[in-house]
Amino acid sequence: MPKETFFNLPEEKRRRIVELALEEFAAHPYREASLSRLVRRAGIAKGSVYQYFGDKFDLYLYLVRQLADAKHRLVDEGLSRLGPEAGLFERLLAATEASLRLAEEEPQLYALGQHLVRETDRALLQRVMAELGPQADLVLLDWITEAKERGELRPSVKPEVVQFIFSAVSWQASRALVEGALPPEAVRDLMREVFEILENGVRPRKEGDDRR
Amino acid sequence: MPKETFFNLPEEKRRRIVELALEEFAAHPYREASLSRLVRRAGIAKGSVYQYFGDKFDLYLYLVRQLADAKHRLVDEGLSRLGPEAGLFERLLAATEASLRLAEEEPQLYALGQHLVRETDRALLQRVMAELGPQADLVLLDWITEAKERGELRPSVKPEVVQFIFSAVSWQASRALVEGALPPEAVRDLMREVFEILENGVRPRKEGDDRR
Amino acid sequence: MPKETFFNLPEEKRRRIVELALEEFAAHPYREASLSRLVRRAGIAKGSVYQYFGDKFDLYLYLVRQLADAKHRLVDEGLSRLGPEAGLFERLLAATEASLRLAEEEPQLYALGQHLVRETDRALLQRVMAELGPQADLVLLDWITEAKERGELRPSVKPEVVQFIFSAVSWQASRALVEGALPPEAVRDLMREVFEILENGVRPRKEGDDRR
Amino acid sequence: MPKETFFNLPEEKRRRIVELALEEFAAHPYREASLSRLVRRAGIAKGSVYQYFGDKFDLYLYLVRQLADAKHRLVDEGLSRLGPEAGLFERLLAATEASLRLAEEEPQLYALGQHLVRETDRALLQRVMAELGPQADLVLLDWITEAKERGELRPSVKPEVVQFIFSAVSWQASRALVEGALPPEAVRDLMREVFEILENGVRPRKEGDDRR
DNA sequence: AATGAATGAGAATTCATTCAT
DNA sequence: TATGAATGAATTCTCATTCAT
Repeated sequence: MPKETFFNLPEEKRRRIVELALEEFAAHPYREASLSRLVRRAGIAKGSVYQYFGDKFDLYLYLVRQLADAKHRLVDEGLSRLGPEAGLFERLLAATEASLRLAEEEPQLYALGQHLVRETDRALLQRVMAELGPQADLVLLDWITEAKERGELRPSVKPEVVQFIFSAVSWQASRALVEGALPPEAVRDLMREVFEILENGVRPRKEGDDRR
Repeated sequence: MPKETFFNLPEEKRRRIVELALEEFAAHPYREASLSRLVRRAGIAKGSVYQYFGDKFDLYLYLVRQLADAKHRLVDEGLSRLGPEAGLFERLLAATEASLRLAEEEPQLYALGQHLVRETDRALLQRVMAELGPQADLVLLDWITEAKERGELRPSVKPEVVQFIFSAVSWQASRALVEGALPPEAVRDLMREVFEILENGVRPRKEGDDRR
Repeated sequence: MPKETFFNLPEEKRRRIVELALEEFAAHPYREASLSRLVRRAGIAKGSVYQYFGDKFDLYLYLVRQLADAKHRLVDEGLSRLGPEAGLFERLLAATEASLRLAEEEPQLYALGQHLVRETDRALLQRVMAELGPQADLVLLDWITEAKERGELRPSVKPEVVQFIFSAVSWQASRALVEGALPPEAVRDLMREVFEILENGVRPRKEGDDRR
Repeated sequence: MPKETFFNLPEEKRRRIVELALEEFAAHPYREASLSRLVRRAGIAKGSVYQYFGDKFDLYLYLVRQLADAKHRLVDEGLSRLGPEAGLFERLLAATEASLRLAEEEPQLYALGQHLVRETDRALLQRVMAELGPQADLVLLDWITEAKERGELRPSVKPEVVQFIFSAVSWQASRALVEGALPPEAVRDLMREVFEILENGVRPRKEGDDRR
């Protein structure tokens, strides 16, 4: 958590520091992100970083929190437009849309998230998770379970499997997006087609259910 | 490529070096893998590494090649059991199985692969690709296209979309595997269920095709 | 260019660092000059050098600039004592005198210059030249050409040849000086005699010009 | 001095080693010349160098001796064509010609000589000189003194000064040659013009001698 | 509250030389 | 006599963090 000094900073200065820190952690994975480079570009003293934040990790965590907040806000926004009786795939599309908007509106935060998600330093990840609390994946599982109860899914389909597929394709889509392999519009179309296949794949059969 | 010196090494010693190097690159991404640490653990002189390999990258590449070979071997093995007329999902299952066996049989190589696949250093990736030749993703697309021609897929389903989904779930499965989130057996089951959903999702409809 | 940090250093400390760095680069050619040795002798941390200068070359360049400045200052001083109508050899003597005074007043800088002038690393030389701007050799050629136009030289004497001789003897004199083969006073006398021979050698003949 | 083993080597192999060693020391100053690189290119074992020569310096010295021999041979050849009554500048031209031929016929040896002459490592130079015996500069001084006695030079001209000028221009010419700044033919022409100026500069005056 | 100089461990890499086989 | 693996000190450079001012 940032120290008090950080919040006492003039708005302007604080914003510039956050912005440049974000650039740094968006451009490099944690280990390679360099505070030296950051302070050089920000034109602030080395020591100042330690006046504002406990250490490198503390600063990083602050940015990760910004990401979590932004994501949360966009998802909430997207879902609030849906009625409470919206179908599962409507919801998934809305969630996907929220991600895409995050990528478009906050590309730096989004890029930081991509690095985080690729992070291999177990200790680091644990520390991040410990601070960030449980992820919102449970919501997703709830949706699926409810959809199954409403009869949108075949009885034989396990919610965890659907969740797994959704996570996987979302992840991969994010990746394509942040690497510039696909523009947002193409990702939108792609995901629509993916969901159509999934929808077909999980929908109850006409007569009876599964054979196997 | 390793230098001759390396291959002239006593079997025993060579194996230990490879093993420890593998541990190093399995435990850390390229940038963070440390030759200093490696030699310390291996109890050899700093200079020796450079007797065996041109540089850090050369050593890395050697290990990546081992990975590529192992993977190739397992995939071939798996596919050779299938008749040439095997269906798409039989093939995908076989490919998945090959990955799982790799993870089981060569966990270190597998972990190294996970780091490679998460690598963000473009220059490094390019150098690896330049040395390794084209990846086998095209085969996958061929399988799907042929399956479509054989009528296993609805006409409205785009092969690229199917490939995207398959890649995504494979990737995610690998990840779960290497992070120890799921044991191989669980991944096997999971993927089987995933494929069942997908198969259902892409299979031609009874009467006519899509509504939309 | 040195970093700000360097100029913020206490005068005393800065002077000691420059002095020791100069000793290092005066005693060894660029490649063999060792920052490690420097910091050891200066009793400062390895990292400090990089707080002050961008890298080894940056430090080197700083010293080379000192040399260029000192030389420039002495040459200007020497020439300013001459009237604008001074003869060629008066000018050459003044330039020589400037070099001698440099060697006497700043022997370390002078020695560094000797290393620079012996440098065989083309890339290094190019970088130095790129940073230092064009050398003043052209001035010399101008002097000679003008002297020829004023009739101080025979028409058949090519300015480039005179320049060549002057450069050669200057170079050799520098060398003798820095190697301690001759004391400055002996070099002064030597050059005076050299110039007398040259003056005789290029002066117009009484009747007509050359025989050949 | 090379060890016996070296001379026991098959002619062919010995020649290749010398050739490649020469390339190495012609391309780099002593410190930067690398035995590692040499043996790599020569395809011989690291240890072999130490079977043939005491150490790096011993090998170097062997090559320097080759240079001294070649030079000596060419100078002798050139001078033997001159009658014993040849004038000073005929002799100097012949000596120059010998250098030029060395540069043309043994460019590698010549390049090695250029590095030697630029060498700044005092200890190294001393060791070389200690092994090589006194240089042949004395001969040059003898020529000049004799020429003066024959009346080719003004009484007021000191032989050492003439020697100094000759050494200087020769040195500079060598440099231009080895750096490729001038082709041999241009150097030949240049030196001829230089000598004409010098000859004029030292020749006795018509009436009496010097004024000053 | 801000500064920025100091630190020293750590990184990759090269090298001449030794010595057991 | 030849080999070539082993050595370890040396090199330049980067980094997060500390602390006196």
